[in-house]
Amino acid sequence: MLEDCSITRQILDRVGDKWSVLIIVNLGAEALRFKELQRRSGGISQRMLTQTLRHLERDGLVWRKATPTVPLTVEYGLTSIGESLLGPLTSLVDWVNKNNGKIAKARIDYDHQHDTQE
Amino acid sequence: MLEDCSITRQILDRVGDKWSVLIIVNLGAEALRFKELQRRSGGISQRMLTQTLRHLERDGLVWRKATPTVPLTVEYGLTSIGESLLGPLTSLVDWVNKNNGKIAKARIDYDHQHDTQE
DNA sequence: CGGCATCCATGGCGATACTG
DNA sequence: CAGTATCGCCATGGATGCCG
Repeated sequence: MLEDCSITRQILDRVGDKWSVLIIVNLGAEALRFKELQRRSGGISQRMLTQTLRHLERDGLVWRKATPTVPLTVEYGLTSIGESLLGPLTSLVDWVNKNNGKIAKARIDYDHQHDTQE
Repeated sequence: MLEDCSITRQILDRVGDKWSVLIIVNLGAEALRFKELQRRSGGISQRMLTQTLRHLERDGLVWRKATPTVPLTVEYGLTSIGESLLGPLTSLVDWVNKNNGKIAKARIDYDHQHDTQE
């Protein structure tokens, strides 16, 4: 009823892919340079960071500003659309933070009563 | 700052995997039997539906009720935790529905000004 | 009907090395 | 510093076939 079509799926895929959410949240606080963004994003490889940023940029969620200084300076930040995503996204993240205890417990219960050992 | 740890990533992975969101939203309306759920979930294969349901069940988001009738009846529905996820999830889906036009346009612009033709 | 097991193709993603 | 290009692994997920 909401997402029979492919567009919605595509965008949810983007939201759900391994790094997008992390990048968006990190950029939500402030615009950042490539290296700094990578540093804040845990163990993301340089390849994946580039790729993720390209996707987000293509979707109009992130802007890129390259300054042709000597060792080249590039900054990334959220566009207004990107910022508007921050709300739904953080409400989701909040939900996770609030419920991960229950979920962890549910998993233990499930595993326990399905194969006691093995 | 929010999701350095692995738990959050794991759960977001679940949210972001190809079918979970669709299943949860479909079950949000009402409890459904396996076949009916499959029918409403577009082109999901039986394997993936089973797998996704197991994951969601393990996380305590979905319950499963098997009635040993002759041709076996199984119903799935959301637990209270699962229902509490419905909120954040639909706010995300709403966002997508509201912005997919802009995103589609942004993509066209991006593609156009990056390689005018292949 | 509901579900598990197997096989197999695709592609996500990391590591590495090279360019501007 | 900020990328692009290449390679190779392995997880995701579809198709198919069998069981309760």
